[in-house]
Amino acid sequence: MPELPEVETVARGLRAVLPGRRILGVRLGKTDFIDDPAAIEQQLPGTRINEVRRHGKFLVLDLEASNGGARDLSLLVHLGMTGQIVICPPGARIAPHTHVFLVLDDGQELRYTDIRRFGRICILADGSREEVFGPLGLDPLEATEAEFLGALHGRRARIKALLLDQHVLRGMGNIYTDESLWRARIHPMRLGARLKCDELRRLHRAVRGVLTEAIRLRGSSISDYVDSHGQPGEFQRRHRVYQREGKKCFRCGAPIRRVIVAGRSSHFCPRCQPAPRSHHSRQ
DNA sequence: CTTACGGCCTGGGTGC
DNA sequence: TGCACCCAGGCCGTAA
Repeated sequence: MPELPEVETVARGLRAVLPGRRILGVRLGKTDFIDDPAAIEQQLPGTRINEVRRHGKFLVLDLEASNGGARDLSLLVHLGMTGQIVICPPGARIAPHTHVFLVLDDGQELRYTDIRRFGRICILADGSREEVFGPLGLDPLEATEAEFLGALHGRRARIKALLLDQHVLRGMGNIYTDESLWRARIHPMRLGARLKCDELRRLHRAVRGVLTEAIRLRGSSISDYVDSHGQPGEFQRRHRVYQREGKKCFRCGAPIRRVIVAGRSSHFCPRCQPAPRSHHSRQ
């Protein structure tokens, strides 16, 4: 599932080949995950890709209109659960569930494949930037310790829910929240407001450490994830709790447990991550 | 306002 | 062999 490290890996791969390329044409398959398919078909051809960025879990291609007058725009791609965006030669075999083809001026194609179509593609003009990006929280890698503490302190929701909430931090998903909480030795059901300062500092360090290492290993390939060249990541080999229910904790040997928190399955070590002793928490 | 929860989208994997 | 069901992430509506 593409979260921050996977999207960052894809962005870096595309950044190596896309800037300067011009989009010649667009072909679309199913379009129910595209905000405005007609706009994609009409506005993309002729534009030049200036920059490739990541914003939270969004991949952002900054485009420059060819005919001076038109305003610049950005193409946003959210990979959802099963989205893949790859560069390939035009003759390459078309993977099932490929729904967007961008023909580039060097003969290559940029293709978007998404089995479940939980992803999203939209065009951002300058005016709508705030509408999409405005509600998003801090980038977990850019946030200072003070900013991180400020975003979580006083919040009464469970820490697992807070880490997953894109309005609080942008880019964390289920894998990296579980891995970060394990590293920080914090139970997923703890309430944000109940965390001590040093626990929050530990969590900040853990989040940064986990994400940085995951980026270094090019993300986690646990279902369909591949990077922009079709290569899997390696961080799934370093998972300490995610999808390790019943296996031994790497730190203490206790069996990893799984519970539902914030509607998401949450993996943790019952010994390293002590349960809060509130009324209805069950370790 | 904040939080919790259920439902919806889709289709591959699992287990009977 | 088939088939019902679970589950994933994000989002939205509703309730407390």
